[in-house]
Amino acid sequence: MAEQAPPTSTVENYLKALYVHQQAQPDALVPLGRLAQALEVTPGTVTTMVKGLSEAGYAQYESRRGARLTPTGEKLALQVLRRHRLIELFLVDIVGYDWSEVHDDAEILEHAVSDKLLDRIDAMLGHPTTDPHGDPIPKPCGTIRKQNVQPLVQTPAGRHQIAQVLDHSPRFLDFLRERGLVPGAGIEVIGRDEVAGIVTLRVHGGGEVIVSLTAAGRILIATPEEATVTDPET
Amino acid sequence: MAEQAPPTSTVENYLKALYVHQQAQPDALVPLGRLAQALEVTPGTVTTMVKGLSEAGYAQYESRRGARLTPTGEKLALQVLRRHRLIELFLVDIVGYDWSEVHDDAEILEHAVSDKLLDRIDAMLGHPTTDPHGDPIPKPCGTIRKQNVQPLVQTPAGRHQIAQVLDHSPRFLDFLRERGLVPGAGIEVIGRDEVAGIVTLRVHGGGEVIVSLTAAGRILIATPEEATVTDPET
DNA sequence: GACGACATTTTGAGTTGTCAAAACTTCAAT
DNA sequence: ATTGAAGTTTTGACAACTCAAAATGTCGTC
Repeated sequence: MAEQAPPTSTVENYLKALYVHQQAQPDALVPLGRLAQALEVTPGTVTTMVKGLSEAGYAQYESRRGARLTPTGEKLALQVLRRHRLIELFLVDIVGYDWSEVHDDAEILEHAVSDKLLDRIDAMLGHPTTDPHGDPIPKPCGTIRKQNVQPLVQTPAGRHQIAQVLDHSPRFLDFLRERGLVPGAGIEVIGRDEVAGIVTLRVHGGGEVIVSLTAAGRILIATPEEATVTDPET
Repeated sequence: MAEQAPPTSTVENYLKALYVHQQAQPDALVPLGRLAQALEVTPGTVTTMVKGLSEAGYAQYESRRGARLTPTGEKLALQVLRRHRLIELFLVDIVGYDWSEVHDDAEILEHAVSDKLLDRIDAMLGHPTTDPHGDPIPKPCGTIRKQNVQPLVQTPAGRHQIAQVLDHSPRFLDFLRERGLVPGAGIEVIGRDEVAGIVTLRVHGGGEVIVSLTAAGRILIATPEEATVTDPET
């Protein structure tokens, strides 16, 4: 019955990285080498740490195969994600940051903001459900809304609305902002040319924009219904 | 020419504590035992750390006598203090905290807020010169305005203005707030009774308040002129 | 000057997180 | 089966910070 110390910010980062990589391929173990890359530490370090996470009950570790989060670990990861995304939105809406510059600050503040302050921020923002990039903000209880979206690259011609942007690099975000391609913006998909490898679209109240198929894969479009889904086994 | 790593938050805290204790008795060495109390660590730990601060050029350490900040250390301490106080004001003015609850959050955030964010906060607040308790906010260059103040307990009868509050305990601050005794408030000192050990005063637009001489020692009153003083030897 | 009381320093040890480099699987391909 | 490439784990080490408890220094007093 050892008293559980609050997780360190390092642990929170491992959990977050584990969560993100797990999303890409649910119910596959995350190889530790991939984590090492994501966290910018050596593989040996990850092995050591993940064993610790496993002992602490946050992850399930299979030697030489990889790791996945336990329900406890996933809940914690989602709380960190909630912090991160609320802080990003706070920096944009209240402090006046551009959406391309929030990441680094949020990455640090997510480990420093108290629950009390997070609640105030949440209230100031009107209990938002998505961050500046359109990523869903987990609820305090560890529930995350699964958005009904599809990549722009797969979207048929016609009128649509941008829901989310997957590439958070400043350059890409600056490009999008300059053209009004932000979550919530209405657009009309004009056509896709597989040979040229481009998608052409018109922005509501803006001009025509041409992006590569690759770029179009990093822009998500809202599709009809949305539903709230609780995490499995939590 | 070893590349100087940025100071850890632990180092920042030692520097801050050193600065505060140094203020009480300038040009006296701060005994390490006192630091140990303030930082809530054992004396041995402080000895080790202060030796490190000395090696890093932040402090001057005389064995068994105590330590004081070097100009470099003092500048750093003032930057930490600047962070702390700007964050406190931000939490009160922007986020809606009460002045009695800002301390703990600021204590953590002062080590997490980037220079960029601090600049934005400073601008949002209109480059303020004092925090919610009336403490002066150091300038970015490491200059601090020396306020012209005197303890309420020494203030003659008559009309005055509250400048600063030294006791930051929530209970004391709640007491003051309920009675309107906040920095900037106008008051009239009615009298001091040495035998009873009390000071009687009336708050502008408020009622009469009686406080002990002790409490009156923790409330500072603005006196005529103020001057900006740069730190010596910086 | 010797003695205590008290503060400070030393010593030995532990925790967390990290690395470099050697040792070790695993697995596909021969 | 054997081999080699690639990924993973182990080992030994280190830096920062901390503690407990023993050793040491300082100072005022008798």
